[in-house]
Parts: sequence; structure tokens; C-alpha cells
Amino acid sequence: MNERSFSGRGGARVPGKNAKATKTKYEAILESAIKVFARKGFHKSRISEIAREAAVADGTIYLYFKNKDDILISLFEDKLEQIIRNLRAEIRQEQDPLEKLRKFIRTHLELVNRNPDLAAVLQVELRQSNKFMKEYVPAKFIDYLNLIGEIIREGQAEGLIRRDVAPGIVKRALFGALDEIALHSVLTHKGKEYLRTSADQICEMFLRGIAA
Amino acid sequence: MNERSFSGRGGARVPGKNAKATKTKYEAILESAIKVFARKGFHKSRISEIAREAAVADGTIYLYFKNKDDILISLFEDKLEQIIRNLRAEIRQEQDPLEKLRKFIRTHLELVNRNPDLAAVLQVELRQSNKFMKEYVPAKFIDYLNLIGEIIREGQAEGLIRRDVAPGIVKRALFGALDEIALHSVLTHKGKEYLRTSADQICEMFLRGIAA
Amino acid sequence: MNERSFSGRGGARVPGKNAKATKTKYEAILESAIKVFARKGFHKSRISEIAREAAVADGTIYLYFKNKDDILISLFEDKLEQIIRNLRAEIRQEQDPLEKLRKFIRTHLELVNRNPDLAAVLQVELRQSNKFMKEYVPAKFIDYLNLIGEIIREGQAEGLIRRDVAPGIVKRALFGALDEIALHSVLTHKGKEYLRTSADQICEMFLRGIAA
Amino acid sequence: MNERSFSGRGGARVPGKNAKATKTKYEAILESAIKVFARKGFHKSRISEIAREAAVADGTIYLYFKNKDDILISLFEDKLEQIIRNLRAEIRQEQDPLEKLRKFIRTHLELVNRNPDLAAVLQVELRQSNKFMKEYVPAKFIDYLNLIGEIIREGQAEGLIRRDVAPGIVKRALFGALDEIALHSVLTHKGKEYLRTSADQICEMFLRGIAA
DNA sequence: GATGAATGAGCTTTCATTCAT
DNA sequence: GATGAATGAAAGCTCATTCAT
Repeated sequence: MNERSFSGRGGARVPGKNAKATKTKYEAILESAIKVFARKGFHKSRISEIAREAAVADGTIYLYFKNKDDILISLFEDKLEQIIRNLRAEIRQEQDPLEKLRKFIRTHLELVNRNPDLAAVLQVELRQSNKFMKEYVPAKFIDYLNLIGEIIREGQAEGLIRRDVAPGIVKRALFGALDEIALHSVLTHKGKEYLRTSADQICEMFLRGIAA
Repeated sequence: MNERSFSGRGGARVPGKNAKATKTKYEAILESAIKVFARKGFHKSRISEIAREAAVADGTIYLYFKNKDDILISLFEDKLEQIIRNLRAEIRQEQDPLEKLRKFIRTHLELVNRNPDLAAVLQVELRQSNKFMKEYVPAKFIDYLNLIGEIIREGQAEGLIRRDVAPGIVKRALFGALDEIALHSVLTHKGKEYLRTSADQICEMFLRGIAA
Repeated sequence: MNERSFSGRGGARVPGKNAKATKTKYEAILESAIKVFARKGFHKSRISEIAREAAVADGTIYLYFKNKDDILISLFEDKLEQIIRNLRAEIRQEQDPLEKLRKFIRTHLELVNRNPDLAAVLQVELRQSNKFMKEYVPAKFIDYLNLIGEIIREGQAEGLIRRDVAPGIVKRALFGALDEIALHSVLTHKGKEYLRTSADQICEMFLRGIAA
Repeated sequence: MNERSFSGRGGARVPGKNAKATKTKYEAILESAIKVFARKGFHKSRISEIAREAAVADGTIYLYFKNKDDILISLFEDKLEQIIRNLRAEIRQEQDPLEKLRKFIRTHLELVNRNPDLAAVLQVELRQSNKFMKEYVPAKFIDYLNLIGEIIREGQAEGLIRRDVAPGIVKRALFGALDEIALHSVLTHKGKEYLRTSADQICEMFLRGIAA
């Protein structure tokens, strides 16, 4: 059994009392990291470069992050949390579980289109962190996957989705499909058009594939 | 547009004339690399460790491979080529394009089950190589994807698959789905059972999803 | 035309603000380097050994010097600058240009006698640096040569030295003569006596050779 | 006391019996080495490159030379021996010791002009060999210096050169002067004109300097 | 004698991280 | 909290040399 515990979280994320000021610094570092990682790649990015970009001293970064991997992983969690929040809001607007899935698929690929730097980091750099791939307990990622799982279960309850569909597997299959398309888009710099067509194709295929 | 050219291939891969003897040495290094990479991970694997495992000198490795990344990428190409050959043979036995897809899906996941070390390297370590993700021209990978694309086109020609399915997108979606399942299997050490169930679920969903 | 530019100078030579403290560290490294280079030779000297001798960490050396060659070249420039300063002071005491030359010749060889480690480095190790021989723009060395050239011109102006003497050539010839004697002294460990006799011989020969 | 013994000489210089064929190979390697050393510098020249240039296998070089330094030193000895032979012949033509010195000086610098590759190797690369500078017993070089020493003694015997001139020191001083001029010519690519003027200047100065 | 595949010692430099101020 | 000078561990790769053929 894989250990997968990431000891980096839970440290003194916010050093001082002045939440406003420090949050700014924490966020400044994360935003700088996205830019630098996207430009140079994770391994070739230097802590000193992120520090310069964020206009803080090298050492200051270690007041907010445990180490270099922790920046990457914090970035992942922070952004994914925002994404999940937004997605929940979007989905709540729809009644039909099948429409919810459609919304999910489209929004996932739209986000890739609208945040190219972040997408480059999440699709390519993040996976190059050994810590992320092997030690990190992907709680937030599981939340994300479960958005799909829940919709499927909802659809099954309403008789719109086949009972023999296994939500735990299909949620991963759908995520994998979207992820591969996103990766291809990032690596080949195919943008809007490609992502929109792909969203349509995947919607059509998945919804037919699981519909009752 | 990303350049993505990998200059490492085509060098003096086989120093001597005695194809038999040298092929053995080349292969010995690759097999050792799979073991070591799977055990320690790409970045933590030492060239000297691969050399020891293969019973050659450190320098000998550089007669057959340009550098550490080249070992990983050669490994990928070599193994993928074998897999493609085997898959083609399997698929050729079936007449029905839909049955061919079923075969493809099942074989992909069976290979993961039967070659856990190789799977671990291809699913996790390979993606951690910056060279592979950013500079490599994935000719063999495209061949692999095209196996799917061809079957889909075949099915469309026979009227078994909807005409509005885009093979170029669906092939990636299917690969992404299989890849994510494989990754999950590798990271959580879920084996045979999980992979078989997943194969069934994915077959059912995809085939329904694209059937005419 | 040979480029001969040495890009190593002008970097962040002094990291901090406390000039006193850092100057000490910079100098400590140079003094240690002279000892180690003289003992082991440039190529066989290890950075780690210089660091240990100077009681700093390996990496600290790279805060003050670009690389190993830069230590050697900085050493050359630093010491040559001191030597030039001292020589100027010595020469200023004499009125007669011929006496100035005598002083120059004697002081050059006395310095070899009084600083055997430094002499060993400058005579033997420095020339073994490819960077020094081929890329370095020898500004300080030209200053040194020009000390001789200026005295000769002065002597010509006063009618003490023949007008047909070419200062630009003779300055090199004299330097070459002194340099070869110094090298022989260093390689065979011939000291005081040899250097003093040589100084007298060279004085006699050169002064007669160029006198009006 | 410096050891200065070079153990590389005396090995099986000429492997076989066929003196013609093997002498050709030995010489081919030396000539190739001059070209390669002049082009790339000693340290950056690869044995394999010299072998390719000489159209022999890497290993063959080790039948004729003990190691890389031995190529350089053999090259030095071979060429210096030729030079000494030629110089002796030239000098023998003159009766007057002072004319002999003149001839010596001019010929030395003419050789630099006529053999730029060889000069580049002897002036720059040779001195970068630690073996040459520190372990080699420079028998041939001493022969060369003694050519000067002998002429001076001859001149003293004939009453043409001052008795208080020390041949052992002046020979080095003269060599040093010529050497520095030669080095400057090589490094700055100053050719014929510069060398000829320098020869004249040095002749004038040295002959006046030591004349009775 | 000739070959060239195989060997394996050898080492600078980078950069994430720390900690005294 | 913020700084940034100082630390020191860490390893890929080259290439002179060897030696079995």
C-alpha cells in the first residue's frame, strides 16, 4: 500500500496577525510561481526567481511554504478549490443530471482555455513533482472526481443513467479523457476551437455511453 | 508551436558489428533500467545503479544511450513498439470493429496488470522527464493512438459507428480514460480485479457512446 | 584575431554590505588558493581543498568567484596590481631612467625570491589555465609591461637611451628574460643567490644594450 | 628538489620491423596531433580525434606513445631536434660568434613565422601540460639553450664578448626574450613584419649588451 | 601490429534550504 | 516578520587508457 502522506501542509501558513497583508504576500508568491513555472518548468525554476518575481527575499518564501514542492502542491490545492467552488455553482443551476455533466465537461475545458499558464503548470509541471505523484494525498483531487461521481449517482437515482454504470470507475475515465485532451491542447498550443469541439465530442460520447 | 525534437535517437546505438552480442547488452541495460526506475523512481535512480544491475561499467551505458533521459525514452519506444506489434496481431483476429475496440481496451489494461514494473515506469516516471514531456516528438505514441483512430474509421465505413464521431478526438479521449485508470491502478496497487472491471465499464460506455 | 574576453569579472564579487567582513572572506579564499595551487598545481587542486583551507563552505567560493579559473585570474590581477603599485613607488624614488630600469629588474626578481608560493603559481600554474592563455584580456599585464616601456621612452627623451630602440618590443624582451629566469628559479628551487646574480647580469646586458 | 623525470620515453616507439611503414604511422600521428592541438588546444583535443585525423584506431596511438602527454612531449623533442640540427648547420656557416648569435636570433623567429601551427603548440599548448612543466627532464631544451651558451663562450675566448658575462644566465635571458616575442606573435597573430623587426631589435640590444 | 568496445575514475558547480541578524 | 549570506550535499558524464580478439 502506498503511503502517500504529504507532511508539508498544516505549517504556519500565515505567519502574522495581519491577515490582509500576509495573505497578499502568500498569494503574490503563488501567482509568481505560476508565471515562473509556466515559463521555465518546475525543475528549471529557481526559488530565487520566484522570490524576485514576487518582490520578496528568498527566505521569506519559507515562511509561507515548506519547500519548493509545497509551492506547487499549494498552488494545486488553492486553484483546484476555487475551481470546485465555481463548478458547484455552475452545476447547481442545472436540474437534469445529464445537463450537469455537460456543464462539467464544458467548464473543465473552458478553464484550460482561459488560464493557459495555470493549465501548463497543472498539466505538465505538477506531474513532474515526485512528491505530488507519490507522496501527496490528493484530497482535493478526490473532491473534484466526486463531483462527477455524485452527478452520476443522481442520474442513476432518477433513472436517467444505467444502473450498471460504476460511478467510481466512470468518474476516472471521464476525468482521464478530459485530462488527455487538456494536455494535448497545452503541449501543441491548440486553443479555443480544439477545446470546444472536444467538449462536444466528449459530451456526446459519454452521455450516450452511460444513458439508460 | 512547440519544437519537440529529441536529438538523442539515431546515434551509435550499436557500437560493434556483432548484432547478437551488442543487442544483448543494449537490452540488458533497458531491462535493468525498468527494474531500477520502478524501484527508486527516475530521478532517484543512479546511472551507476543501472550499470551494476546490468553488469556493465557506467561508461558503457553511454555507448548505447545518449544520457539518462534517453534511456527512459528508448525504453518507452522499445516497449511501445512491441506493444503495438502485439496489439495489431490481436486486433487482426477480430472482424467486427466494435470487437476490435473491445480487444484493444482489454489488452491495454491487461498489459498493465501483467507488467507492473513497466507500467509503473510508463505511468509515473516517464512523465517526470522534462525531456519526454516537452522535447520528445512522440512518433510511437501517435502510432499507438492511431490504432484506435483506424478502428473507428473502419467502423464508420461499415456504418457501425456514428459519422459525427471525430476519430482524432475520441482516440485521445479513450486513451486518456485508459491511462487514468492505469495510473490509479499503479499508484494504489489495485490489480487484476480492478483492471478487469474497469475494462468492462469502459468498453460498455465507449461502445455505446460511439455506436450508430 | 583572438577574442580574448574574460567574462568572469564584474559579477557580484562582494555579496553583502559589510565591506570589512566580506573583503576578509574574499582575501582568505585567494590566500588559500595560492597555498593550495602552489602545493598541488592548479588542475590537481580541488575547490573543496581551497574551501577547507579558507574555512568556508565550497559553495561560498562561488559567491565570490565565477569558477576555478576565475580564482586563478583574480589572484593574478590582485597580486599584479599590488606589485605594480609597489614598483611605481620604488621607481619614483630614482631620477635616472637607467637607475629606474635597474630598480625594476632587481625588484622583479626579488619578488620571486620573497614570494615563492605566489611565484610558483604565477610562473607555472597560471599558464596552465586555458582560460588565462586564450580568453583573458591581459589589461593588468599590459600595465606591467608599460612600466618598462615608459621608462625607456623617458630615457630616450633625456638622450640616455638610443632613439632606434623600440620600446614596445624591448619591454617584451626584457619581461621575457626576467620571466624565464624566474621560471628556472621556481622549477629548480634556485633562490636568492641565483636571482641576485641574474639580476646583475640582466641589468648589465640590457642597460649596455639600449644605452645611447 | 624537483624530480623532473619523464618516464614515458624509451618504450617501444617503433613496434614492428618494417621501419618505413611504422615510421610513417608514428609521424602521421605526430603531424595530426600538431594540427589538432593547434586547432582545439591540448586539453580539448581528444585522442580519438587525433586518431581519426591520422586514420588509425584509437588503440594504435598507444603502440607509439605512452599517453597523451607523451604525444606532446615527443612532438616537442622531435621538432626541437630538427630545429637544433638546422640551427647548427646555419651557425656553422658563420665564423664570427656575434654573427652566429645574430643568425640564431633571426632563425628562431623565422621558424615561428614559417610554422604557425607548430609555434602555437609549442608556445601555448605545451606549457599547459603539467607533465611537461613539472616532470619532464628537458634534455633537448638544454641542448637548445647550450647552442647559445657555446657561442657566447666562443666569443669570450676570442675576446669579442665580455668575460664577466655569465653564459648560463644570458642564454636563458636571450631565450626568454625570444620566447616572449614568439608568444605574443602567436596570441595576437602578428606575423612576418613583427617578427622581423623584433629580431633586429633583439640582435642590436643583445650584441651591444654583451660585446667586449 | 591493429583494432575499438569496454572501462571507471574523477570532480565542479548548482541551488534548495537554513538561520543569525 | 523579513532578510540574504552562507551552506554543503549530490551525481551525471567524459574520455584517456586497456586488452581481448
